[in-house]
Amino acid sequence: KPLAICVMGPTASGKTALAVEMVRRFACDIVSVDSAMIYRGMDIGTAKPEPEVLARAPHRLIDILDPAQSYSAARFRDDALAEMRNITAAGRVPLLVGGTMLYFDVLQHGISPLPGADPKLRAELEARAAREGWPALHAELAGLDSAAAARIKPNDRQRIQRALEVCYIAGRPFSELQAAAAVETSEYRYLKLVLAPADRAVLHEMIERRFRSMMQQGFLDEVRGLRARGDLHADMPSMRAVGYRQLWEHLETGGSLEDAVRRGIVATRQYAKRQLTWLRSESDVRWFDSDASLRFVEDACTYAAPHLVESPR
RNA sequence: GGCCAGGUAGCUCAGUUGGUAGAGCAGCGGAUUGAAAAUCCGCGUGUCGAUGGUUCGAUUCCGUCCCUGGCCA
Repeated sequence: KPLAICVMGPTASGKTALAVEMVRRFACDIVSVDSAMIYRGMDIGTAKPEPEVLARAPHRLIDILDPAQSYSAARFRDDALAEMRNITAAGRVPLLVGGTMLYFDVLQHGISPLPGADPKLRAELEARAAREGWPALHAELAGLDSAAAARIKPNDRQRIQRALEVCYIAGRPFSELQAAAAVETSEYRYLKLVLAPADRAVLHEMIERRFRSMMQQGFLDEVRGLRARGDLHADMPSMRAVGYRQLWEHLETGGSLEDAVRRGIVATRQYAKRQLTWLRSESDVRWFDSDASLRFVEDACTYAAPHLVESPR
């Protein structure tokens, strides 16, 4: 099996810095594993690398979608594997870098073949939920798929909606279809590195510093521009992203900017915490204590070096 | 200096007709299969500003003091 390297970590932990250095030193190519950087025009708030950096260290799977569109874990798996095969065929190693842990998960462990999203059906379910409440739809799910209903909480609208959607389209229980193809061996073997500050307070500090720096770089103007298009809405996946959501709301309601920034920072911390929950359950990983000093970059390169070929020059 | 209103969880506050207290937010832990930067679940001991007094018992009532804000000098 060919090798792929994963650089995982919570937001603001220094993944890009390491990836750029690895690309400089080794024969590897970056595939972004990030559900927000896929969007064109969402640059500052997603901490997308600068154009000069991208020129030196190209990232695949960024800027592939318009913010009006939505993506999925299943599409990511297909897209990422296609890119990885190309990289491998060129005699190089795919370097998967990002913080979207569900994407890493489906890449490594596969995903069941299920019907895709159906916007019309989702809208109908949404409308019913507004009238009857999600617990009522959860009760309906219990009649169609008791196993799924037992696992999904009565207030978890997103999962209730998805489970009902699959049941209706497939005419079979969601949980049954999910279980069907649960096991799938990956065609790659993965060397996994996790970057994260050992001290949570350090992470929080890095998050706040970066968010404030985004504001200085014109994050608000970026959101203002997105909003001015007129075809984007606050409930689209792109505009629900951390930071974008809070700044959009500030522009919408005219509330205090400092308050919106504060809530954006809070949302980022909470997001990082959820990423860490995923990471703790990840097996066969090597953790690197990261902080602003970037000392971990050398350690991580040394760790990965035996598996890679040095780049010429 | 005088008067008034406050001082209760990291923050904003509720409450105890006297039996040592609870919400929201934050934080922490967890779940996670076509929206995942999403969505959801769980976790609340803190000298109730300090100190005396009354009381079987005070965070609660009374006195004094300290701090904060407002008004008046």
